[in-house]
Amino acid sequence: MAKPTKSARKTRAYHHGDLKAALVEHAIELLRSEGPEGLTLRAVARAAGVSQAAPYRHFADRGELVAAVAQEGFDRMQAAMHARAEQGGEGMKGVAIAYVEFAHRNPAQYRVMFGPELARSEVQSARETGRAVLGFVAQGIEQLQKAGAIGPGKPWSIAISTWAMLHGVVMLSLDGIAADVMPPLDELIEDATRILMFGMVGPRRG
Amino acid sequence: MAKPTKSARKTRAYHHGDLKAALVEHAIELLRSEGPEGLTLRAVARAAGVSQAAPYRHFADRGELVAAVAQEGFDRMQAAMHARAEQGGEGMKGVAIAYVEFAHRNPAQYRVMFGPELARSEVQSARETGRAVLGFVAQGIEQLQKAGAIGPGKPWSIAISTWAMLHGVVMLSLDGIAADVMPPLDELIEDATRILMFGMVGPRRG
DNA sequence: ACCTGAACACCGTTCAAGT
DNA sequence: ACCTGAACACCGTTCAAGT
Repeated sequence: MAKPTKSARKTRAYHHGDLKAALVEHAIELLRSEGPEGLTLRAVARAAGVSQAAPYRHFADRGELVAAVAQEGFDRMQAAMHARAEQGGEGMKGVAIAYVEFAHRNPAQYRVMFGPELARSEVQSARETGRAVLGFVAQGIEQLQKAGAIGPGKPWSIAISTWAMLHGVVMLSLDGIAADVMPPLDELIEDATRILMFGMVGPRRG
Repeated sequence: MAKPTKSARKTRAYHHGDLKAALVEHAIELLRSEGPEGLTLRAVARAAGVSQAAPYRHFADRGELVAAVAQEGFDRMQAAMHARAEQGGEGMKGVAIAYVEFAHRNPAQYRVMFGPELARSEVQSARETGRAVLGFVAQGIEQLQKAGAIGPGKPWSIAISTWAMLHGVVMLSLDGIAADVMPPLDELIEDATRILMFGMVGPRRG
């Protein structure tokens, strides 16, 4: 199902509807079913039942579509992390789990969100949203510092190190690198967050 | 200079020479001058002064060329890390610096080495070399454990966490994500390795 | 205002044919 | 044994033309 038939071309549904939003939706679907290399402007147009030139009425180029797809991902990811944080009790580990879980449920979209394509993108909004996620982590670190749970240090520097490890863990497991010696994901998250927590505390009573 | 002129096509230099090696060299050059998106089979063939079909005598497909480029990168990276490690005195931090420095001197090739393309590659040798680098880190961790410098734990799990953070730091800085709040690279490496070291030690005299 | 059809310059890949 | 030329099915992008 959800396979775009040729009859979709006849459906006048998108005609005066929101083609832009429809294109983003189809792009995410394609990403899910075909992977990153399936995200071509022409394929998205075909899925939406419009001509190959139609998307150019709504996006200046392929990069803008990619940015819109990333944007949608950042929004959902941020919501998932907030939800888990407000659920409470777990602290940083909960947010870390939310982060890694999002990546594993949306592997192709995650790659788009944190891939080189978007990083070099001219689209400002997407880059800003990406930084907002990092800001969220920095905020959490500041709160943990205030609560005395972790030691001092520049919150942004610690946030980047934290993000770096989460991103690295996600990439390794998504790519299946060293799969034969890779511990189960939850065990890996456990170890990684433990290292981060103790590392942040630092040599307190050394 | 090093700009492939049309006269290169007339040069019989590669004719019975090692076209395969020449293609890999030109691929790395292209990567350096044009970035990852410049690494096309046709462009490499043009740079080498042969027809677009010629590379297929030496590589089954684009993926095999990419794997060969990655292989060359892994070899050089491993050599750099070894050299730094045998230089002695710095411990893990020295190896970490060698890792990050290689990435910054060969940004496009680094992306190829640790990108999704190679991860999904069928080429066994490249994946094995990638794992060898990880094995090198695991080895270093075991030695540190034996020396009592860091606490206990599964070396592979710690190695993956360590690699994850280095990879993440590299990616963030190469992509220029959060560039406006990003601390200088050496400062970031300092913070990251400190977190890793103290994190590995764990709650010793807690 | 929004979309189509045809075109251009690129890809990766294949295959008959040349030396 | 190694390479070329031409072809096929794909891209992203542009532009005149249709409604």
